[in-house]
Amino acid sequence: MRLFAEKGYGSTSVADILHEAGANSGSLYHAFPTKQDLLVAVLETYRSGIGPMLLEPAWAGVGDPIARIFALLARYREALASSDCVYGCPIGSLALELHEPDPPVREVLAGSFEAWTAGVQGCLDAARSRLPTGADTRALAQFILSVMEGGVMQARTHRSLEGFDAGVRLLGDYLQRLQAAASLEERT
Amino acid sequence: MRLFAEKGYGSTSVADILHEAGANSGSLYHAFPTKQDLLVAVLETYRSGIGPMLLEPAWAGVGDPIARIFALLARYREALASSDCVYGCPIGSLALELHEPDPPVREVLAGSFEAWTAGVQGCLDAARSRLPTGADTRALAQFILSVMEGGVMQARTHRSLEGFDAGVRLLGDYLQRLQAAASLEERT
DNA sequence: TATGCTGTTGATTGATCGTTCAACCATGTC
DNA sequence: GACATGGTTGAACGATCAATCAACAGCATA
Repeated sequence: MRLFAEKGYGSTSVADILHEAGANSGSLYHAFPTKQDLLVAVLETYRSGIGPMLLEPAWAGVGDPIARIFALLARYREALASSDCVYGCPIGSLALELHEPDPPVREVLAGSFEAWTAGVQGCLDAARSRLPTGADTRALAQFILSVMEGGVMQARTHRSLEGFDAGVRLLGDYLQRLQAAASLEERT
Repeated sequence: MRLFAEKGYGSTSVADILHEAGANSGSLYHAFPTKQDLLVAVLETYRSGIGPMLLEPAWAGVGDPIARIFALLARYREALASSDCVYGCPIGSLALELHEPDPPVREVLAGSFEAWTAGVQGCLDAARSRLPTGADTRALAQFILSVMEGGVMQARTHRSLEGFDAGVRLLGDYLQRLQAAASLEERT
């Protein structure tokens, strides 16, 4: 997982993995018939960990559903900041690296995004009363994922948090305006 | 350029390039001492083409500066739609594929993003009177880049335009609300 | 002690990778 | 015709790649 996240799939050789794991090639190929099978296993671990390993820790002690969204984004910022803007979202990196991924690979990547947006949509649904009527929380969650992934991409490319922070700030402004519009609605 | 955009840098072999170009290795290496030098040349072509090859064609016949932003986004949608959600933004793909890019590579990538956001910021500055006072047009342009790149990433992964369209739609809603707030301001 | 089963070892394989280079060709100059 | 120059040819190279496999080890059950 670490090597794929740090160097990407194509640039990580099986020899790298063996060395890092202190294993022999036979052992690896006993468990994973193919390098790609290992990738799928890694991606499945990400997918099934999005709830318990990412969202829940980020939301510990944060009750407000909209604050939870920004607590999650703060996690990504922390990952970027503590790695000189190199380590962002491994799923996004792999999603763009694999151009013609075999169906199983693409499906797990899509499932990871699905789990992420579902979690964020859960927050938005919990705050539905504070949003304008008819607000599309699914679309909003996808929007937030875009802002995060795009921000990570810019941060990594510029080696600077400016673009990431700008995205989070304007997203905050947008959600604020949505909530203001909703409270105006309520008054009528 | 086409091969790097379609298959990525790492997955494009020099043999692929030679075959596609109908050239011999010696000729290629006469012009480009290294595969990476070829990548840099490709990226420089992208960077210097962002104005004349991307923005200006997208903006032909579109006068309104904010309409220009959505005309640009519509270009990316068209690229996705006409390629089954495979071909999106080659610069973004390469930016995330290259994890530890040599300085020259990263600089050209960063320069491309810079040129893109500068163009979009130009639109926003042209529409500054319709935006709230103190609106950070640079941050807004970076925000729009994030929405585009994140939307492309989701579209490619899900093989569906849903996430991309959601991003553009909500971005439109946000800009609308900013303009509404600005026109309220003006009245005071 | 013998027999199977699960997993390990690590040298080895053939393919493919980016890159090289001596020979060669086309063209212009004197 | 001699020579220099800029560019091309394509077989070959060493490195590295993912993957293989016959031999072996640990450990349960018979």
